[in-house]
Amino acid sequence: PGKAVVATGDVHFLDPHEEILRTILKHGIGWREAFEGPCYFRTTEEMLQEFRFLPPEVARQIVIENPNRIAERIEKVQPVPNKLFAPKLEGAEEQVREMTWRRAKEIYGDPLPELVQKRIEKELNAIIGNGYAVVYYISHLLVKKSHELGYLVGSRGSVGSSFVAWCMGITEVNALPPHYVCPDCHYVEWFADGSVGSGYDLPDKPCPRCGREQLMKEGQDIPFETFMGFKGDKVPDIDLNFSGEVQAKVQQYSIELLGGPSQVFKAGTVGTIAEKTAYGMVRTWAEETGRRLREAEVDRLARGLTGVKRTTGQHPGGMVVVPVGVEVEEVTPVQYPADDKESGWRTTHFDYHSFENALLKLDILGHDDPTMLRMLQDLTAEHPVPEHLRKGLRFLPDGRLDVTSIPMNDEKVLALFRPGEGARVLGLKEGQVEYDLGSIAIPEMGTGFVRRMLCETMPRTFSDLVRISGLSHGTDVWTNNAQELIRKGICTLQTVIPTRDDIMLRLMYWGIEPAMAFKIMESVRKGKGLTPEMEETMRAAGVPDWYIWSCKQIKYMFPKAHAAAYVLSALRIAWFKVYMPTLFYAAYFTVRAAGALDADLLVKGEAAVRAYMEQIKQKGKDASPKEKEALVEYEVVLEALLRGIRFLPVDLWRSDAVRYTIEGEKTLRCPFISLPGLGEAAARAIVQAREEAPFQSVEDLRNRARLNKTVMELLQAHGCLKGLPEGNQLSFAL
DNA sequence: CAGTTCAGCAAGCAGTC
DNA sequence: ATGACGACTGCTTGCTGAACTG
Ligand SMILES: Nc1nc2c(ncn2[C@H]2C[C@H](O)[C@@H](COP(=O)(O)OP(=O)(O)OP(=O)(O)O)O2)c(=O)[nH]1
Ligand SMILES: [Mg+2]
Ligand SMILES: [Zn+2]
Repeated sequence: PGKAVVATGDVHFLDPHEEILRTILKHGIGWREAFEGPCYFRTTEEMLQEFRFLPPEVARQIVIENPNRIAERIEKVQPVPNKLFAPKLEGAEEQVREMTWRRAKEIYGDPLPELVQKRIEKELNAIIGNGYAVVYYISHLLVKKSHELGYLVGSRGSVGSSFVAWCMGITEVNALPPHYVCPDCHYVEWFADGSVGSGYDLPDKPCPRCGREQLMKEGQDIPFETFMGFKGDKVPDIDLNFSGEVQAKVQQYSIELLGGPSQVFKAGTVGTIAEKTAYGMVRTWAEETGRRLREAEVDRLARGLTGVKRTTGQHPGGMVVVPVGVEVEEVTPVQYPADDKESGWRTTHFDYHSFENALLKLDILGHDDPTMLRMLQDLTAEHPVPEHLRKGLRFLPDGRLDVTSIPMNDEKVLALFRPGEGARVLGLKEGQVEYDLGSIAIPEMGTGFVRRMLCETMPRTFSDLVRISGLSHGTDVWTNNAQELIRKGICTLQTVIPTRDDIMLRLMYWGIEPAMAFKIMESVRKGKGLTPEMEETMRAAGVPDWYIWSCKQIKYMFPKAHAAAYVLSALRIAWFKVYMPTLFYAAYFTVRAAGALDADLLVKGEAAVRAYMEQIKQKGKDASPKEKEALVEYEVVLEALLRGIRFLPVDLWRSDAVRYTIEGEKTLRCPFISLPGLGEAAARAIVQAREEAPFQSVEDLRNRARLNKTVMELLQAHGCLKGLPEGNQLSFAL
């Protein structure tokens, strides 16, 4: 028998009145003249009407009967299964157990203190029982890989709540209660009564048992359940921060380790028309078709366009693992990002959150801190840490500072985050920098918002900074929430909700069932507020009104592990800002400020920089995003200048392609890339050509580095070509 | 030699942690 | 100055100048 004919409506929108949206869309992507019938979703009656030129029984057949026959033959399908496909790898469970117990005993002794023993047992049960052994083990290998490449890995995310993760080197955050521990004789001293917020805040002291000069201090006091819940009712990922210089390599390595390109994929993303594009499209359409629309009509049409799929892309770091023996298509189709076969990556067709309960993800993210710390560490080879600062620090065999030995309780470093003292620590006079604070250019601590918070809260310790880190991230965590509670005298910095763990723990303390406390924490941290049942439970338990209100305000909230990890990394960087400023600014301008600076302005010095900043400030909110970014970076430049740092112009013979290099005391040489318009490719080409042979002439430079007219003019204007003959004398000789 | 394609650069935007 | 979550990756677009093509 022949194939069934089925009538379809070529549906692109639901109702006829939405046709205008499709018209605007087609206009927006330049699909101007193509003819289309009105493609709304027709009712059965309308479909029959469309086919009235056929005999009625034929029309009924193709509109009603055939479609139903096909539909009946399709069994019930669930596109994405809701069971977890946990990855498998021979020996992974044993590796996790072995590495954890070995490392724990190495530090805490054998037999282990009961607290440690119990914690590991609980965690291993959950980790292995829920199928996480493989991703723990692989994460360990990824960290190892990065270390081999010479880059530290930044800790990130909720996995820092896992002490097993600490034992395996997946996180530097130690989730145990604050404690001293002697790695030599295994003396341990716990502070489990809440008297100390963080092990890093304990005063330094020698081992009372064996006399070791300095005890280890650890413990951020974090419950494991923030990571995995109580009954495996949460499928978390493992997050790691890698330097951008190795991120792609590590992602590739994860594919290799977990079964190859048939089992590991980058998570895909779906790019849609969002607000700005929608408004742009509506306005352009109105303009080009000579319509004048009321604002309300523009709003209405723009809202109608948002959410329409435009392209596909790559997740910033998520590598999704399909167990060997399972086909990825059981969970999601696979594709290329933006359908680009040359991309080098294959991505999941569905986005991560649509299958997060089915497949595990390793989030191999990029972060500037590891890049900064690598550069700073490297710079200590040529610019060694001065003698008077070396006490308590460790050094690598080649003499570079081991940045992981930087202390977390250095008074001067902590003073950066308090107004007045911050500026003094930097050697600045009162009023020279805003709020007399030292936190600009310290990651996540230097924005205007955080600086004002610092002024109000005056942190003294690592644990204060962890609270501030939590409070300064997420909408309505500080403003319209904790800040008000503190101002009204209802709370202090020590009693507001700083991180999501605090919610679960305090609700349990108030007598709420762990499972419910966990559910409330998850709901609140995702900005979903409280269901009536949750609120009811809280009131019944006697949770104060302000606490319930505070929970409802929160739109997003860090886990404590993440806050601790970020403060740890920030303080390492801050140590350089205090003690080795030239190195610090060299690394900062290289890594963080790359695109925003202009060597022409840098070399002109303070007055010119101030004038430029003033110019941008005048523009207020009319300043472009680029200018706003520049304002941020030039504030750091200004601080550097005030601390006596000088900038030397780009020099054809001395400049690096992309790095600010140190040329003598407090002096930075601008890199080629600091000339706007001269990009990374050109910068690297110049340096490569220079290394092959000295430039004979302007022409020689242009030919060998394959520079275009624009770049040559830039170099000329900046004075880089001074003293270089125009033509190539050798070529004249020929 | 005009027209087309391509690489490099920057900006705008979106998505995600 | 306001009020403010911060920081990251990647896709598209527009522009420029140079290389390629017929
Ligand atoms: N500032 C800021 N940081 C975020 C945001 N979303 C995520 N992060 C940071 C903090 C998170 O702990 C970290 C990892 O993100 P994840 O999506 O993996 O969440 P997290 O690990 O906290 O919980 P999980 O157990 O994986 O569900 O990235 C955000 O909206 N703002
Ligand atoms: Mg996570
Ligand atoms: Zn000891």
